[in-house]
Amino acid sequence: MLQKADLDAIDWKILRELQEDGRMTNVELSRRVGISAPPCLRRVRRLEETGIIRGYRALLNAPALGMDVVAFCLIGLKHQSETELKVFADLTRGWPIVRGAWMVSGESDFLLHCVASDLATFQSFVIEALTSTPNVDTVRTALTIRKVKDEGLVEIPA
Amino acid sequence: MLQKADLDAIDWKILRELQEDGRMTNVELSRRVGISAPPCLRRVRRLEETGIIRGYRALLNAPALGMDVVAFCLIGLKHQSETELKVFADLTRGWPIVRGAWMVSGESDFLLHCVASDLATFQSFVIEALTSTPNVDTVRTALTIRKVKDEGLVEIPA
DNA sequence: CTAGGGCGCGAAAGAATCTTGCGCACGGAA
DNA sequence: TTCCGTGCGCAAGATTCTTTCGCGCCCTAG
Repeated sequence: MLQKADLDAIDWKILRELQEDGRMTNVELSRRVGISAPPCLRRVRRLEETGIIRGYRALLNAPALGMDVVAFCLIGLKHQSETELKVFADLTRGWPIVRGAWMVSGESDFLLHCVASDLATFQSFVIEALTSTPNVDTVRTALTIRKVKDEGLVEIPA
Repeated sequence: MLQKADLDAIDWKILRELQEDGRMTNVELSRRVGISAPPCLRRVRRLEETGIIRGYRALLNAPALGMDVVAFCLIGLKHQSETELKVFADLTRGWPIVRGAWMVSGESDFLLHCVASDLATFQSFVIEALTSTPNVDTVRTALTIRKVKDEGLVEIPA
């Protein structure tokens, strides 16, 4: 697998540009990173094939689409055996309100990033889905008031 | 501003496809949503101009880029005046380790999504940046063990 | 009922981009 | 020095993008 060490300065520039604007044309990208289009496209393909670029996504405006509630849920389970963890992980994948989920260490076992159209829908989810799951012990929710920062996952050194 | 109600079934299909693959060519997109390319491109442009599509982003593989630590921090402040909240929000924007940040209600005031190259770097950040900030009262961290689910922000009805 | 306007689609053509093949330069190893 | 691998840039054909234009549909006012 391609590793960090195999990337040169141009690769990092490519990653930075595509993380900021994933739809940039290859011509524009090549101009910005200082090489011609063909080798630039070859580098992008290599980054995609080796999995360093996992994919591309349009970022949607949740409120404009009628999704007024964004919240995080911290879930504590009663039993944390590998089997039980996997069961809950699979459950999260089946809940459309859950847009992102991580297994975490600390006071909780899972952290869920949730989006819902309104508070009633979110509360129903918490009560009917989360709380009702047998192995769920604690549910702490944090409703987001405003998004403060939202950048790509990886900091690209200048 | 364009609202949810102004979107028809084809617009929703476009949003779903671009949320899954933001680099899809317009020809392929138009084929998938069942219209020809020109009106499809007009719809995409309209969704971009009205802010329903906020942008596009390449999704990077953090571990492959040497970012082995992904964590969330729940921050409680001593004082929550609008001024103090804004001060802390601005601070988060200046910390490269913080990739996403939300102001939240509940037991904490902010939730930070952090990515660092190693545990030592992350711990230094917590101690030297977070804990050292005068108005910071409590810092609870949750190190992620594995990512369970990572989809687009908005569920697109089928 | 009918005429007119607005809206969105599809076809076509020119412009831009993508993609491939090829030759060349540079750098390390025998 | 010579050979070889790597990566660049150039150029050409294929694909895609983008604009323009005309058509049909629906809604509404007369």
